[in-house]
Parts: sequence; C-alpha cells; structure tokens
Amino acid sequence: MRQTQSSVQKQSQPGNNAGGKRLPGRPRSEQARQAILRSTSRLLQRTGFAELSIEAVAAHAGVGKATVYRWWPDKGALVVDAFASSAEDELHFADSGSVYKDMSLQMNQFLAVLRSRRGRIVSAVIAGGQSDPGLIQAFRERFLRPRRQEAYQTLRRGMERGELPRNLDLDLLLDVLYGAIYMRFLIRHAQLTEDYVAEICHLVLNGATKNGSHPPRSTKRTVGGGNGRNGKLGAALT
Amino acid sequence: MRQTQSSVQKQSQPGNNAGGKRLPGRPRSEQARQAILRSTSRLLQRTGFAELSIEAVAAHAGVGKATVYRWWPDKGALVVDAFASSAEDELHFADSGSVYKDMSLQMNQFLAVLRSRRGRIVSAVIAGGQSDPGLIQAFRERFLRPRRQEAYQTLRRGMERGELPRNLDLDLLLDVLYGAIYMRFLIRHAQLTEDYVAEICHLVLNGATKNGSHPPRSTKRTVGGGNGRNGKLGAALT
Amino acid sequence: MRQTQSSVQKQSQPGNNAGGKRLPGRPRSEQARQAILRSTSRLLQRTGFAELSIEAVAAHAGVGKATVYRWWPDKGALVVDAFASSAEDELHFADSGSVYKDMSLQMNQFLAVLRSRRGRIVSAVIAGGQSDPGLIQAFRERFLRPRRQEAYQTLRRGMERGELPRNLDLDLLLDVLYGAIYMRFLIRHAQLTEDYVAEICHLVLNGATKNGSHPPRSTKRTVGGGNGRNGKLGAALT
Amino acid sequence: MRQTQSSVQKQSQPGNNAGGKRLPGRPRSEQARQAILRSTSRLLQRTGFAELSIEAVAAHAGVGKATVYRWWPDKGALVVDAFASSAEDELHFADSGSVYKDMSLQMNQFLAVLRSRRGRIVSAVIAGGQSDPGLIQAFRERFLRPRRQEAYQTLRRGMERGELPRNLDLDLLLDVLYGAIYMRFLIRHAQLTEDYVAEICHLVLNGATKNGSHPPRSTKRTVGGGNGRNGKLGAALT
DNA sequence: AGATAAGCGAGACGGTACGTCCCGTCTTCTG
DNA sequence: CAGAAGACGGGACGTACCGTCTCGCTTATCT
Repeated sequence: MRQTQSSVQKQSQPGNNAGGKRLPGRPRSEQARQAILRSTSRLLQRTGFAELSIEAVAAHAGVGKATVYRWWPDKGALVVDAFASSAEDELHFADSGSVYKDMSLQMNQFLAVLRSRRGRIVSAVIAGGQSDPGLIQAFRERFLRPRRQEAYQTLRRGMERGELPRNLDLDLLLDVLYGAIYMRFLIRHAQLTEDYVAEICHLVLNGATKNGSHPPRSTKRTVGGGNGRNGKLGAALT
Repeated sequence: MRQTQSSVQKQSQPGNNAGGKRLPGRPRSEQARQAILRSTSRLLQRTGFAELSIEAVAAHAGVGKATVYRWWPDKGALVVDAFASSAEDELHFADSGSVYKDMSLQMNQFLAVLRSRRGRIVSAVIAGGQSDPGLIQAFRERFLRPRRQEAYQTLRRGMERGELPRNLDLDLLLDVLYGAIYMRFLIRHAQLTEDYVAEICHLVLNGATKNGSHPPRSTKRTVGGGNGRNGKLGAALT
Repeated sequence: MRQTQSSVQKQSQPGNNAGGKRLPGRPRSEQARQAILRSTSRLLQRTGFAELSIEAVAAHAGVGKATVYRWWPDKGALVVDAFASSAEDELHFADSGSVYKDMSLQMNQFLAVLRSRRGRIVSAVIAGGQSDPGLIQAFRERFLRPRRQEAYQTLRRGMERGELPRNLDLDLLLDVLYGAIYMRFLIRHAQLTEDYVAEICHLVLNGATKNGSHPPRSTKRTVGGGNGRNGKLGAALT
Repeated sequence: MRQTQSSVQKQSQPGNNAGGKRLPGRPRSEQARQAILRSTSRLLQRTGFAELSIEAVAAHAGVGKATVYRWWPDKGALVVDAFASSAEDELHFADSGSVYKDMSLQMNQFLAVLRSRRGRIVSAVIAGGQSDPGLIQAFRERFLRPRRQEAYQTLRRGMERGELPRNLDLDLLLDVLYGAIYMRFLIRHAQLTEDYVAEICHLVLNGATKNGSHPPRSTKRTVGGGNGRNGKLGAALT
C-alpha cells in the first residue's frame, strides 16, 4: 500500500514505538523530517504541485535527496504530509446550539485557510490528486474525513434539535455547502468572500431548515428576525 | 497575452482569413493540427496533465515537436484546445418550462461527460489550472462561461415564471448546484451518480423554489407529495 | 557490439557518409564532439579514469550530459576516443637501416608520450580496461595494433638484412621490449628514463641480434667497444 | 601516511601486544576482519576495482560499513590487504643451480596466479593504483619488493656461477622478463601461456647468458642444439 | 519558371530534474 | 568500547523531457 500515513510509523522516535523494541540502526532525524516538511510547505506557497521539485525541497531543507525518498515514496505523499502537518489542529466545529452558526463558522475558517498562503497547498493536493490516486485518497482520509466526522456530529445535533430533517443525507448536504466553496476556489470564476459563504449557508440551510430564520452574516439585506418557528422545508425533506 | 484562443488565428486555413491575402509560404497542415489535438485527447485519457508530455503527443501524432510548439505556446494551451475541440457542441440547456427539469437534465449531461473518458480532460484542465493561470482562465472562458450564459437564461425564465425568487444570485445558485458535482468529481469521496444529481437538485431547488414540488428522480426515499403550500424559502430569498 | 569505433559512424558529417543519403534530423555538432573529447583529455590529465565523471566532462565542455551519452555508450568508449584522437599520428617507426636504431627511436618517442601529460590517459585506459573489456579491446585495436603493424615491418626489414633471425616470434620480441616499459610505467617501481630504454634495447636486441654492436645511448658504463663479431644470439634464435 | 600496513597494528589481538597492557574496550573482532578480507577477494573476482564498493563488501561480509572504515582508510588499502593475505606464502624461488630453471619456474608459478581467480585481484590492484598512489605503492612494497629480493639472490647466485655477467642491472633484467608477462596480462592482446613464459626466458636469458643452452620448454620449434660456444652477450653486459 | 518563404518530420542541442547508488560519517542499541 | 544497523548530507549516475535549433524536403505565393 501507499505511504499515506505519516512516515513516523516506519521508524519511530524513541518511545513512540508502542509495545515493540527500537528498530536497529540510526534513528531518523526528526530535525530533517521537519525541515523537509517546512520547505515543502514554503515552496508550495510559491509554486504549484507540478512545479515543486524534490530537488528544490531537499536543497531548501539542507538535506540529501535520498533522505526525502527514504521517507516519502513520491512527491504526492510528501505534499500530503506537509499539508496535513500544517493543518492538523484547525477547522474544528463549535457547538453553539445552532447548525447554521456552527456550519457557517467552520466554513469561514476553512475559507480563511484557502485564502491564506496555505490555500496553495490545498489546490496543489487536489491538482496532484487528479493524476495520483494515492494523493487524493490521502487528502480524503487525512483531511476531509476527520472534518466530515465532526460535521456529522454537528448536523446530527441539529437533527436532534429539530433544525434539520432526520432523513437528510449528510454527505449530500456537506457536498452542496462545501462544493460551492471548492468550485469557486479551484475555478476562480468569482471572488471567494465571507459574504459568499454566508449566502451559501443561507440558500442551502434556510432551504433545508424547518424555519429559514438565519440571515447571512454581514449582508446588508434586511434580515427579518431569527424567529424559531417559521421557515418550512420542501416536502421531500420534511 | 496568453494563447488561449485556437491557434487558427496565426495563420488561417484558406478562406478563413477575413479580408487579407494568403500569407506566403507553406500553409499549416490542418491534418497535423487535428492529429495533435486527437493525440492530446487520447493521451489525456490515459494519464493526467502533469504526466502528459509534448514529446509523447508529437510522437503519437507522428509530428515534429516543433510543429506543436509552432501553434501552441505550452501544454496548457494545447490541452485547452484539445478539450474545447472535443466538447464544443454539447451540454446545452433545454426549455421544458420547468427550471428543475432544465437544470437537472443539463447536470445529468454534464455528469455523463465527467464520467466518460473525456472527464479525464476536465480534471486535467482543472488540475493544470491550479498552477497555470492561463489554463484555468481558458477553462472559464471557453467552457464555463458559455454554459453559464445559457444557464442564466434558463434561470431567468424560471424567475419570470415565478419558480425562482427574483433577487436570487444566479452564480451562487449555480455554484451550489455544480460545486457539489465538481467536488465529488475531483475529490472522489463518493459515487457520482444520477441519483446524486437528482438529490442535489431536490435539496437546492426545492429549498430555493417557492413550492418544492419536484421529487428527486429514481430515489427510493418516500417523497411524500409535492404539496404546494409548504417549502418556503428563507426570508432573504423570498 | 560495443561502440569502440569513433562515434563518427553513427551519424556522419555531410559528405562523410560514403554512398547513402544524409540521416534525417539535425546533424551532430562536430563542435560539441570535439569539445567533449578535448575536455575528456584535459580532465584525464588531472585525475584518473575512476575519478573522471561524465558530469564533469559535460560541464567542462559546456555541453549537456545527454550529448555525451548520445555518442558514447560509456566512459570507457569516450576515454578511448579521447586517447585515440589525441595520439593519432604519432609514434611512427623510422627506417634507418638498423633495427636497433629504429626500435629505440620509437621506444623513446613512446616514452616521451608516457611521461607527458598524455601518459595519464594511457594509464587511465589500461586501468579502466581491467574492468571494461571493451575498453582494453579498443586500446588494442586502435592504439596497439597499428603500432605493431608498423613494428612488424621494421623487424622484418631487420630479418631481411640479417640483423634478426628469421624464425623470431615478433610479438614475443615486442612484448619483451615494450613490456619492460609498460611495467615500469604502471608499477612505478623505478625511474622511466631514456637510459632505461637504451638498456632494454641493448639487453634484448644485442642478445637477439647476430652481432650485438649497438651500445646503449648515453650510459656511463664502459661499453667496451661495439665489436661486430661477438654478441651472438642463443642457438634457438639463430 | 597512508594505511598500507595491515590494520592489525592499530589494535592488536590479545598477546600480540608486545610489552604493553591490553587496550581498554572490546577487542577487535578477528572474525570480522577475516570476513571482510574474504568478501573483498571474492567480490574482486567478480568485478574490477572500480566496481567494488565498500557497501557491497560490508553487506557480503555481514558487517557494518563503519567496521570496514575503522580498520582500512579506503578501498585501496582494503584491496591490498585482501590481495596480500591471499598470496602471502607463494611464489618463492627455488635453487636448482640454474638461473634459467629458477627463473622460469617462478615465472610459471606467477603465471598460474595471474590466470587463477586471484589474477583479478592483481589487475584490480594495478588498475586502482593508476589513480591511487598509495595503492600501487603498497603493491610494490608488499608484493613486488619481497619477490624481487628473492629474485636478486637467485640472479646473484647465477652471477657467482658465471651464468650471468656481473655487471648486469638486475632490475632491468627482471623488468624485461616480467614486463612481458604483465603486458600480456594487462593488455590481453595474446594468450598468456607457459610456452610464452618459456620463450621469454629463452630469448632473454639465452641472450643474456654466456652460452644460451637452455631451450624453451615444450616448444615445437627445432632448437638446433644448445651449442656452448656461441650465444654471447653484447659487449656491454659481458 | 524561378525565387522566396514558411511549414513539415526528424532529431540533436544545452539544460533541469528524476529516482538510485554509493560515498564516508554519524548515531543509535547490543554484546 | 567494538560491533551491526542503517540514516545522514552529498555527488554522480544514466534517463526523460523541456523548449530551441538545424537539417533536407515540401508546398505554397510572388515575381
């Protein structure tokens, strides 16, 4: 199988090797590993996936090319690790008691990532993933899935509170919400702003919520009150 | 500026040269041009954008490398041309009198393209476009925009018929509808089926429509009647 | 078979291609070829065969590595060509009417080559040839054999003049004469001087000549008269 | 200075350490040392000097690379040691009362070594020595010199017996005799047989002997009688 | 008809990066 | 402390393509 997990598992740092004994030989240089990942991130903020060369990463990190290849089988795996290690503990969901609030908050955080220099890495991973199945798989497993897991809980809480219909296909809803963001991010046919995110939520969640009460944040349009009892869903979802 | 228009403009086929006279010298070989585009498409169905080499295109087309470079400045322009010339007259919108029907029909056609061998070219263009601004621009201008223009008309007809609120942001709606497709197409975290398309339409359009009467096609879920009185939109859109 | 002939044969300069037509494609750059050979020679005078890198040759010649590999299959073939092209028209035999004089003259010329900067190339070829059969074969065919052919004639003239016995094994004689030079050149256990050459000739040829009259040149040792009547060969050779 | 002596001197085996005390720490593993030398010999019989890698030696010997480097400074020193340890007690000279017999016997033994699998090591050492001065020096000091010392005695006995002229340059004579062998061994332009050795001796020693009476062994050529009165040496040597 | 001009296939050119091998050094644990 | 193991920074390997160029040849228009 492809090396999509962090390389940490092949040879561990002391103590990181759960039950077993240390592998023989000189242990990997955590310093080198981090320098490589840091350089990869840095370089990816300047160029795209295709333009990134292992040669340049190694040189920038002050490391031999072989050291890179020892731990990552190819550019894709390296880029995924670089991405994952720079986005690990972000983009969590809050629990405000409102699906609308929780979702739009997280979507705005995601937006901020995409618009930051790290957004280049996301587009690099998706781009690279179009010809490297392992790369897009890693993106799914290491980035998308953990966030979806959290999102499911957020949405289920909404269901339990009656904000969402119980038979709603959660992945469908998430695809609709985030797909709009990904599309604009990748195709760049229009601005990717907080208003845009707000409007997505408004369109989708007010349509999908029993009472479409949550106005898009920071829109100038009159908001008309966040009343709990109105705003019915289309028949199919109720 | 970048060569995103077809190379036809540098030296035209006989008769294509509006007012002027024929340029001196041997005219370009239309045969070569088509062989190159055909080979590009063919090879892109086997590999991704990054893996496609001009060298291989030329060899496969039985053409000198210089002939490729004479007419296309780089791989991106070539790929866009190959894509455009293979998708020119497709994906039009019908006018059935129902936004729901028109949209879901076209989305299903689009889906069919993505799932066909030509879908590889779409993903190649989007992937390549992440590091080549001209490439994604060409995708927008030569593929996305024409389709959006048609979509606007379809949606405006819907507005006129009262199926859609008049202040609806059309690009937002289209991003939500198509973004979900693009996302699943690019990230491949779930199946890209006709049911999926139907459910997108149902969720978004029934939510976004004043009376969400159109059930998703061929879904097993009990649809519960397209009752006209419920399915309100959020205040912002009504 | 191995590429030991000059690369000239794969694609010829215009006119060099006896009967046939020109090969298609851009013709080889004679300039590049010579730059490469020149750089090879130059670098070999600074280092040995093992230390010579194609990388360095290409860099020094201002040429791409691939250009080197296009015309020479490996370092050995390149070094042989460099050696041959720098030693082509040298080391001929005179015809003075005396085997002794002709041989010792040529041997001294050879000595001069070995002691010059080009001697490094000879030792490089022999060294490299110990693990590359094609390399030592090329040395034999392109350097040793032509000289031996000339030497045979010189020795046969000596036979006809009665200076040498008619049943003498010419290769044996040449191995004995030159072997002593090669040995001292390669093992470096003693000085390789003109006196040494003179003494070899004196020992071998005066022993092998019917009348060993030629004294070693410039030796301090009392020579005791080059009397024509003594110095007979052993019975086997007379 | 270069490590050309056996590594034994750095840290001795127990008991080998003349007056002093045992060095502290774990003593070197004689087993490892021998495994390394054995592997070196074995691998050198398959490839040449340039192709031999310390990496491969260590792996083949089941030894860490560092252990090799601890005891030998470089490949040359290792190869010399491997060669010396596999040829230590061979190639001695007999004392038959005849220079001709003693020399040709030893030369044939030498020939046998060259033609055996160990001959590869000799050529490797000479080849390597062309770019590593220490290597060829070690070859001289540890292989050539001891044999020459013995050869001097053999030849001096011949002088005392009157078989050789007293003013003969011994190194010159040995170079002529052995040079012919080395040359054919290294350049491989002709077979290296016992007949060849016999003919060298016949040509050189019968020429260099006062009466060239010893016919080459097993030669087909009619020898025409070892007549005692002719076969004089050139004046310089008599 | 001949001159001029550009496109054609082929493939060599100077380069860059690839992924691998080995260098000689180092850092760990075990004996 | 030596030893096996094997990672480290580094350098060269031989290959694949890059985009440009130089060939001989072909196909056109312009004298």
